Amino acid sequence: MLDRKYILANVEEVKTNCVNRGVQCDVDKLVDLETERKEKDLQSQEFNRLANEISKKIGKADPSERETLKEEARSYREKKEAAAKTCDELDAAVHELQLRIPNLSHPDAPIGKDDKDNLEISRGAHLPREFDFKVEDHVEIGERLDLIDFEGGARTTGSGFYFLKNDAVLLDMALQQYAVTQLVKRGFIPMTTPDLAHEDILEGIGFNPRGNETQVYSVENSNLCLVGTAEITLGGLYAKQTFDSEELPVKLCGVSHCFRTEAGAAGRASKGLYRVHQFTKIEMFAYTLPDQSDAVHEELRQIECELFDALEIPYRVVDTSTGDLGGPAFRKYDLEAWMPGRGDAGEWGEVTSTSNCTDYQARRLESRYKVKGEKGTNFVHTLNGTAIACSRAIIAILENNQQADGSIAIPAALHPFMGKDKIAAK
RNA sequence: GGAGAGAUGGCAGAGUGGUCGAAUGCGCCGGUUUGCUAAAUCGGUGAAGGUGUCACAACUUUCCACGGGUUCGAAUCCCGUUCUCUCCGCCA
Repeated sequence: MLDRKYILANVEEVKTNCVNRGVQCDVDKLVDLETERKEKDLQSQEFNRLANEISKKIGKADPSERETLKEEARSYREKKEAAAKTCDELDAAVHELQLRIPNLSHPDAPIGKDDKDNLEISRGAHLPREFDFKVEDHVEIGERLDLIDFEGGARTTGSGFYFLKNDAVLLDMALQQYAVTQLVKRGFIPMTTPDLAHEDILEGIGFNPRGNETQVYSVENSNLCLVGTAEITLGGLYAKQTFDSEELPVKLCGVSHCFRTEAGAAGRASKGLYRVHQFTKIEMFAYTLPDQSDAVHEELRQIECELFDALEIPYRVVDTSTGDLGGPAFRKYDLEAWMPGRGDAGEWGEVTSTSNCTDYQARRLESRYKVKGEKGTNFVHTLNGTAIACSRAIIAILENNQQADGSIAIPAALHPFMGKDKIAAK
């Protein structure tokens, strides 16, 4: 959410940004309604002040005058109520419009319509392999080596769910251990997090928990939703809290399950583990001062690169175009891993994503910081980044590391956690 | 799940329906004093919004868990919710 004052003071910039983001917002209407709201707010305050003034007199007043004064105060209160009611209605309307306005965009973010306009900025340390045998995709590998049971998932829970089996379980857990270990080394506080969260937290982070297009599962007869990422809970953790500026940046590493309905995704490339309704993810999250967020964003990107380099997975990094940023991100980098089994001859597939959301989420969630000795508080900046999304990392490892003999080589970084250096052929 | 107690400023802890944004203590910031430190002493010290100012200042509204209600007026009275603590039960 953008600051209303900022919107009013920078109407043209905000409008242009909406166009670049490909989002339809009625900025003019917001400006009109907000202007009107401020007037009503002023009126309401003035009536309230007058009423308070009289009320204060009543206690000391001569009993004979009390009834008159009471009547006077009552009439002011009524006027105040009327103005306040209008003000509240306008406020709700403004808020609705305000929520739809996306964050501003980093000046260096490529301007474009969708993911085709994303700008490749670098490649990982490892190049895609040349295979001298026929490559299998991860679904075929998973079946041949008895690693993944999609049919069982569909039977018990539905299409898009799966059981991991045998060495895939060890691999899944090794990836988690590896990621957490690496992040702890880099000063992140490890946390396991709730897999459900209140709707208002989802909204604060920028998810829409309701509606046909929602990506979110919600629990009946409650205001709880299954989280789509630990970003939600880690971001909600400090809602309505105030940091001391000295303790920032705070860097957290969250382990959670992620649940996504993938509504509207039917028909998109979604074979096997690529687009599933549940997976496990190690997420990085940071709260920073405004002037730290750019640097921390680069740091998160760097960590993602290091993790995937250590996993020996070929990838490229893209700077996400304005049209593909989503609402809360000011700038976003994606790592796309090479997946030899995708498409006809392999394709890049998104495995991580890191966003600098500046104060967009913090404003909704009311996460602030205070500088010692300075008056008042400001909103923090929030950033998030995927360390490892297990399902997609597993795809990349199975497909890139398949061997001519049918086995799967396990990257050296995972040996200590996996307890073996390969998944043997059957 | 049952019974009871509670929720007040950074913390601890008062609070009679009007003089309470809230005593007092601690902490914190600044001054004085003092070889240094400590102690003593004086002053200041919450947040969000609005009007206003070049910027201050000044003024003002709201906030004593949250949401309602009573009242001219609520931290204080009434109702609901949430959370915390203690005891009992159950349980991984």
